[in-house]
Amino acid sequence: MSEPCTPPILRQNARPIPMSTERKTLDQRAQMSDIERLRHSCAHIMATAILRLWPDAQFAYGPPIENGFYYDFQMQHRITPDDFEKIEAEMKKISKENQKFEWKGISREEAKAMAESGRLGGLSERPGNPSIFKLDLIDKIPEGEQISCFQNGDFIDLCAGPHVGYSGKCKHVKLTSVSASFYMGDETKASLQRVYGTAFESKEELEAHFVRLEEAKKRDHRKLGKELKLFHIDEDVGQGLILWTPNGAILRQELQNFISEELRKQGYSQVFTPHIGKLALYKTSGHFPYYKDSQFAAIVENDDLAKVIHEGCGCGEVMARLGGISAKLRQQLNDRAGKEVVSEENVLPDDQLLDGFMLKPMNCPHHIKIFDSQPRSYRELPVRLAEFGTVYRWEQSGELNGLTRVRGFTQDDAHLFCTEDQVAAEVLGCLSLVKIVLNTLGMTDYRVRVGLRDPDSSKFTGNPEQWDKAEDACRAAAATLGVPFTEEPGEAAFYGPKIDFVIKDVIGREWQLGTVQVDYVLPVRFDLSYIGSDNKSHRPVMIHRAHLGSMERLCGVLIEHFAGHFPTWLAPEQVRILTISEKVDAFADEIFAQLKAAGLRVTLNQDADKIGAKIRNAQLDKVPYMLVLGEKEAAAGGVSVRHAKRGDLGVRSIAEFLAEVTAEVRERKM
RNA sequence: GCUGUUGUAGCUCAGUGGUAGAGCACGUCCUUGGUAAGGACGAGGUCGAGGGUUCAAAUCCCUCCAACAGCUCCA
Repeated sequence: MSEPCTPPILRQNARPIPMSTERKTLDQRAQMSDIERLRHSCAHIMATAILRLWPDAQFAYGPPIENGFYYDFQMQHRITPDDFEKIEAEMKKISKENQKFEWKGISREEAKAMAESGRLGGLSERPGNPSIFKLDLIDKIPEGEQISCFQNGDFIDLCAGPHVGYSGKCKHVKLTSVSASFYMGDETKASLQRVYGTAFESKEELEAHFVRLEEAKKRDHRKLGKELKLFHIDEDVGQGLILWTPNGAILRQELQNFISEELRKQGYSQVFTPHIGKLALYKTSGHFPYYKDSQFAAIVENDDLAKVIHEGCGCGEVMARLGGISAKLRQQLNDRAGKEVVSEENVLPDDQLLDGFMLKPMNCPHHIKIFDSQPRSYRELPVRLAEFGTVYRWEQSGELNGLTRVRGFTQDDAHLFCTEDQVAAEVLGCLSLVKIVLNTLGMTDYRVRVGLRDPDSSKFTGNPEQWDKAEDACRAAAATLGVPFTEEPGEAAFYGPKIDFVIKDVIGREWQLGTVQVDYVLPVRFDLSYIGSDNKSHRPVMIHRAHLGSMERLCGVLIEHFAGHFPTWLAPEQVRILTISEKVDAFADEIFAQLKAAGLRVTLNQDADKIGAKIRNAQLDKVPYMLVLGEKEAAAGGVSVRHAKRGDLGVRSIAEFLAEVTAEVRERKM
């Protein structure tokens, strides 16, 4: 969702390169750290244990990963977590046996023979059960490279290593989960079972790892979202559709106000556009029908629907007629793009085409139409159109996750239309804005990824000079940020280079939030122009940018970042007044009115609970300020201040407290 | 979408074929207190939905829905 609206064409070319081509060299493998070596050996020990229990298992890949290891395999029995205990017990035995890990260099012929007999990746020869994955892996080893295997006990595996010396080292291991995976990560290949485990050098480290996981769970935004009543997802409304409850709405609104203020300072114009648009619009932009699978189904116009029903068309037919485009549009698009971007198969005769509406999957076509709604002069540029624009995308159900991966979300989106000479300055402006926002939110653990084109590839459109200029601009802009950045050739969108902000959250997961993308293609597809100082028509350049991805994802990441303890300016409830007894009710009412008048989000707890219970509840609700009011305070006309994280701050005058807190909110202090 | 796990009160969960449970939250009452839980009583459930097995199903079986973990994906 953080890619605001990369237009389509050539999706197949944009697919990630399959894992298999990123083969590590033997030298690279030898550089494994000690802990990776240990975990790699654990994977072999786990395979050994699984073979002892289920001798038919066929193993594929078993690498160390961050925090642990896994092994992929295929066999009759389906592993469930109930089997872990059994496997772990067997692994413990193998560790006690203190098997030596022995390296053996073998010839290609030997390797193949061992795989054919089922010996490779097995405890013994397994007639009639050749090691199919190992055979495939052997074929993938380049000619001339040393083929090697490792043996521990009876288990011989095709493996470049390295390993620990003896299995006795692998004592502190725990299996963590089981899942399905695909051979070589390829959806079309065999489905395998994958068992994950983790291992450490000492028992203490292993335990600490699980404590860390527990801590992370406590900050999970889905858990906190429920506890603090920030949002709700309802089965009857639909998966991945967020209902913002009052507390969450405050959080979101405060963020939005903050971003709006910054946008105004930077010369953006805010716009509003509807949630749907005609199919024809997305056909021009090229998003439909090429991204049909990740969009909500089109909404057919009533008249058209009546007509096709009259003709007796089935749903499939209706969808096909919606998905087609006219020969004329195809011609136009191909001409504008200067190459074949729309194939003939989607062309239908005009009288068979249906029109309809789409829930917008991105905001750019709408913004483009605003730009194009009047003639533009170079004097107006850059035109910066910003919108908190809600878009809808059909994410696969297994990919949905709380607020961070949803089907309807609001981007802090903007599109800049500028001259080619202005690109560098505008990119820089976008980045500095992101930086201001992230710094204010105290999110400093982030890195920047500059996606450049792969010069050898033909998948990128546009001329090389434009590209060089845009890439230089992006690179230079990233360098001024003072945060680590990487250049990733081949990672550009096909229509222009991009800069992504990747935030690391408390659990160490990385989230792509902001993105800035230079685009030379959509201006062509929509035939945009402006009048230059030479009184001739010129093509503007577009910059797509979303600082924070989406309000949903941002809030999700922020909830975990703050563990629910928001800074006062973001806190749904900023102050809670706690009375000690009914005797001070009138005084409390008065203080409450004063704070409210000052614009603070304040509540009053006059329940019959004891003060200890009231404090406890306020702490659990993570309210930053508690004002304890009793007869002492009423007599002195002051308030006892308690801060959720700093504890009892003593008595102050109401004026003093008000001045402090309102300043804290105004300045958006952390 | 794929594999696995889970679904019982608003929340967290117990309940292995025989009359639906606990704690918290909620309501009423008593208590009027000094920095993380005062007490009593009460209300609250078609056990995710639908089908099946059984004299009998929250419990066993099937299908669907949803959540979670991982995989794949993310314009």
